[in-house]
Amino acid sequence: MSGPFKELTKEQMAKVDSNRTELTYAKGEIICKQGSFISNMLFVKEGLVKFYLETKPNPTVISVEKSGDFIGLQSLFEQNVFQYSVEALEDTEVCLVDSKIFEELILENAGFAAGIIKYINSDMINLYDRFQSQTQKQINGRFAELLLHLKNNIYEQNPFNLSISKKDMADIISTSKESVSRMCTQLKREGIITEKGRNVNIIDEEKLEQISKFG
Amino acid sequence: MSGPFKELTKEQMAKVDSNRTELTYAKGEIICKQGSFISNMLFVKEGLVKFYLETKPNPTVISVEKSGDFIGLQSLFEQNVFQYSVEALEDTEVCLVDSKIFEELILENAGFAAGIIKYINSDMINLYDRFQSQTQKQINGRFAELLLHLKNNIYEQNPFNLSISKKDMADIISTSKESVSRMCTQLKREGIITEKGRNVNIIDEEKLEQISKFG
DNA sequence: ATTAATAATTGATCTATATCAATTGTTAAA
DNA sequence: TTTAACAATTGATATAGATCAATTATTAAT
Repeated sequence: MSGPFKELTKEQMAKVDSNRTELTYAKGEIICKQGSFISNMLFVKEGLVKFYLETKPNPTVISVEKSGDFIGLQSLFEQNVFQYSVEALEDTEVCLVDSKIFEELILENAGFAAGIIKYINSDMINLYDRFQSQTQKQINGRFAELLLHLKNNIYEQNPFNLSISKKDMADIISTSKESVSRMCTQLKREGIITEKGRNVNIIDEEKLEQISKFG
Repeated sequence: MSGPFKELTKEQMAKVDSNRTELTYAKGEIICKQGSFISNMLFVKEGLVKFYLETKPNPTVISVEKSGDFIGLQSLFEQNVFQYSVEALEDTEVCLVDSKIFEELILENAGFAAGIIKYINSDMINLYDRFQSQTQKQINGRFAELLLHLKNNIYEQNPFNLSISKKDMADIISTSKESVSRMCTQLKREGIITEKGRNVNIIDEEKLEQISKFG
């Protein structure tokens, strides 16, 4: 297991192990719903998930995360409900640990607490980044940024197979699916990417980075 | 002092007291600059400050906070630089505590650690809210929301004197100063607010809330 | 395989809001 | 008090991107 758990003693780790469950969610299933009561902290072991706020007519996507991410940390100690919904974008394995146990561990192991603080802070810093993109960049810049993010951080390979729909991509960068379609067409026309079926290949990364920064 | 500090023992509080300084910043002064090295955690004792990211041509305003807020928590343990800049919007008193001491306190007092986690989480939840506004509402909705926020959370009285400029307001809701002007004119024409000089009076709060929600 | 359902594309139009430009009002400095 | 610097208003224009509508692909179900 990752990060903060390395700080735990053998006994504490045993306590975690005897109070955890694992669940699998199929693509499209809701892992947790904003506003529902929290009884577990969740940890994404495998898969891909989307954090979002329940807004109409479209969701407000906070982040897209793959294995290694916690769900629910923002509700530690104070809030007793989920602050966001999380949906599985691919089949996803989740590990659940009882919230009370989790809070106890923080109170009895300062190193673990520090690890959790680091974790929450890195989520926060990522959100600053996203906040900046959303408020300062226009959609071609945001779309280029998304493609690079998918390649570098999500799929971690260059020609990659999209596991998410154009509508998902539109929601992530807060635009319409039509606009995403148009931008794809344009990038293909300019020879910056190719696309066959769900396979996307970034040909001119330099150019894409330019668009991401200044577009 | 507030929140997390109540968790400290007498000796720990003494440690804080002997390692803290207080500073006063005049309106317009920069309290910390994004990217500069952190050596202290800051706490706003009195005044009004603006958290923002250094973006051109306009700053990306993360939040506006008055007394009772921490500056720098996001850099605990890991990041050694400020993740944002902070500017005094009014004359502001700040209390500084050495970062190392602060981290030591977290490691030796779990209650304090939990308090800090609560604090960071509430910042995060506020940012979700703002993220949602910025990505889902259009500017008349965002402006109405800002006016209500100023009344309810910043000045905490109804006819209130604006200590910030229209340009500041524009930056907060990511629009142009011209648009802010126009929205003011419109709200005045509709009898929802009045404005003489820097004094703003919210006449029809119901209506303003409507605009904030659905505008 | 055929139908049905869903996703993606493309074009045409419309609108919110930025930008530019010209005035006017207000604060600060000489 | 007068000038200078800055902040706010208002109108005119331009444009990014949404929405609507029609068509074509693609996937899933019978």
